[in-house]
Amino acid sequence: MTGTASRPTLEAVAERAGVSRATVSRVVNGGDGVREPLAERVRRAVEELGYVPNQAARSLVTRRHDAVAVVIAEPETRVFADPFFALQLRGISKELTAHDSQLVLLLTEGRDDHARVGRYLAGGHVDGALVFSLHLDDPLPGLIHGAGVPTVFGGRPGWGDGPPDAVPAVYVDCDNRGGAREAVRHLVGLGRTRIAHITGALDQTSAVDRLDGFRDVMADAGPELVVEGDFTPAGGERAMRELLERRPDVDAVFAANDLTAAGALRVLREHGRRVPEDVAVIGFDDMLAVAEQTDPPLTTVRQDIEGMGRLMARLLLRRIDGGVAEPGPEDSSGGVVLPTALVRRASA
Amino acid sequence: MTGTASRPTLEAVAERAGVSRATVSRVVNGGDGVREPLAERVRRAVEELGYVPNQAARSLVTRRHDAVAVVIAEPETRVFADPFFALQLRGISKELTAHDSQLVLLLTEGRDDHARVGRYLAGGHVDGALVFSLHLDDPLPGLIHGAGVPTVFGGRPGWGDGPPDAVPAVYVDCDNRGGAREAVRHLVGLGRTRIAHITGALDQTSAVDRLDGFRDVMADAGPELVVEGDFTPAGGERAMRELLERRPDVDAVFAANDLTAAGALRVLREHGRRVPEDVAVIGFDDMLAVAEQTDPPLTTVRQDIEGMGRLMARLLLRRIDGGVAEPGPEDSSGGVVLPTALVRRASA
DNA sequence: CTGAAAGCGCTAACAA
DNA sequence: TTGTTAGCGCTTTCAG
Repeated sequence: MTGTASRPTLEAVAERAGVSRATVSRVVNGGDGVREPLAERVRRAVEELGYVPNQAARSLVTRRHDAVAVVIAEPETRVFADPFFALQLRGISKELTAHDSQLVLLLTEGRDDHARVGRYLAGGHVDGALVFSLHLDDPLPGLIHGAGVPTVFGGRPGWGDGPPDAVPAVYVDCDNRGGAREAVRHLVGLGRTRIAHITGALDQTSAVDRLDGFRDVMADAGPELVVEGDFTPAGGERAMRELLERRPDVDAVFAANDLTAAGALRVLREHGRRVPEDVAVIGFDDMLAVAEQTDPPLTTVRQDIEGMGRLMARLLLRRIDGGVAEPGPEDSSGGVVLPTALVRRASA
Repeated sequence: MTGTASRPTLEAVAERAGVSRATVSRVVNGGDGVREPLAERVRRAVEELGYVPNQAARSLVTRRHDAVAVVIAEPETRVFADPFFALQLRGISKELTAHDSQLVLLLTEGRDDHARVGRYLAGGHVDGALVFSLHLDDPLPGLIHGAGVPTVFGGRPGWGDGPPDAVPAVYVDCDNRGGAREAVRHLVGLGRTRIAHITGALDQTSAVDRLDGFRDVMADAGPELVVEGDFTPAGGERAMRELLERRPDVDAVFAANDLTAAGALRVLREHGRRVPEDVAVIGFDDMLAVAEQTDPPLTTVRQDIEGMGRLMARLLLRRIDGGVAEPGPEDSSGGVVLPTALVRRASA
């Protein structure tokens, strides 16, 4: 079977099986009301001809696509240094596969791409969208809403607690604030008193929430103990350097994620500070590829990233299957927040 | 514009502009033979109605999908610990976007998934496929070939130098063997004499080629200097431990990739060996997130991963546009092999 | 240069 | 239970 030879159609199968197209269609789609001997004949014809339904024709009439868009709106190169997205993707992929749905990946690299994504979503190519890594000023939510496509967000969207109008946004997030609190409390329990925080990119809610968690516990921490980072190792290095300058007596650092912590660790070593003896360090994410590889291995806040991906996909599929109007039991509240857990290793 | 309200059709636009559907179609698709005043009227109608063509209907008649499948066949969790795929994906995404093509991601986790992928590809959902990380015993090439879809492979496929029959497979790879040679020669130039190699997963051609490169230079190396790894940090650790046991006098290690090298580095430190004084270490890939973060930073062989992704996409699009039968200038040879470059950091 | 009309392959009423 | 018959929205000859 070489080349571009046109695939067999329903019609061909029907002819071969000696039945009508409708009957073949029924068998192909679950074969409910077809008597066994006939159904069997159809199945054999399908087999012999190597028939595969033409999705375009099917979509045209059903208005279903069995495809979901995954939009990753990360203008920085961060997406690709950070295993975070890969893990979510895996969770999503598993869930979609189980549901016979395809994953259309939309990577955006900047402003211009947003329009393209909006157009794609509006074009009715997919049944729904999973959207990640929104930034506060992102025009995407508006575009998506305008496209009228069922959507689930990864991470709490940044427009306060609801989208522009009354429809509650569905999202999945981890308990950033609670996790941060637990991390900082652990540091306090270690007897540390000059605890600093290197934030993530503050145009993302996850970074803001983690900072809030830090402040919940360290309400009286001086402003010089909070340095802005950007979720990258380089940002972590920069911030750590500044921190050591501002407060040479710092004895603990809570970093907004593991990558940031890894950068901080390097600067601390460079400055001859021992970890955890002189400075205790805690990260966030429990990205194994990072947290287990640092020296010393990183104490960090674990979140179930792959699980979040799965859950997002599940919520979306439920919305799609049930129709946009009917929220399921899990998403009635708008957002689902998953718990975190402190993982102790050597760094704190 | 809320809800699932049905999108405007060509017909609606035609009516609004006071022309026929055919004319609207012409304008929407480049507007070749339409006189300006009319074309303008159509464009305005499109704008006002927010018309977006229905891809399913279009595909049904054109048999084009403007979509490409990216198949990543990595049963292990490796895909997700390794930024490698993310980088390729970015390159691919950029190129496809520029060509107005969509990226459908097919992740496979095992045998069962292969059938699903084969079915999908055969189903005529996409115009072509980009396939990665094939293993030697992989049934995928056969399925893909049977599906009759234009395909470009990432990495030299493992079936010798050609696919089952005469059609030469198109692939993009880096010069694994040459890069390995350069790395090992560098070690030799450093005066090292007991140079070991930790291989990658030997069911992949990249690992085999790198091993061959090692042997090209170290033809007389004892078999105990070659230990099998699997491209993961854990594999690197295991291999390094075994190596130290077999040959405590080892003074250099060429690891099959950066992740492996990172694992080896950790074991060396654990054993009190100084790098590079006691043991020089070189990796492969120049994955910045890894190579720059190790202690000491890793000397490694760079390959332009994102560039490979772009090139793969470009070759595929050319095949699609030109028809399967007409190989372009770049792919006439079957495979394209990109050069590598040694990047010196502190570890060797 | 523009319009009319014929499908692309499939599903879903509706009849039989 | 099975077959007949309309389209889904679009492109593309073919006339005009």
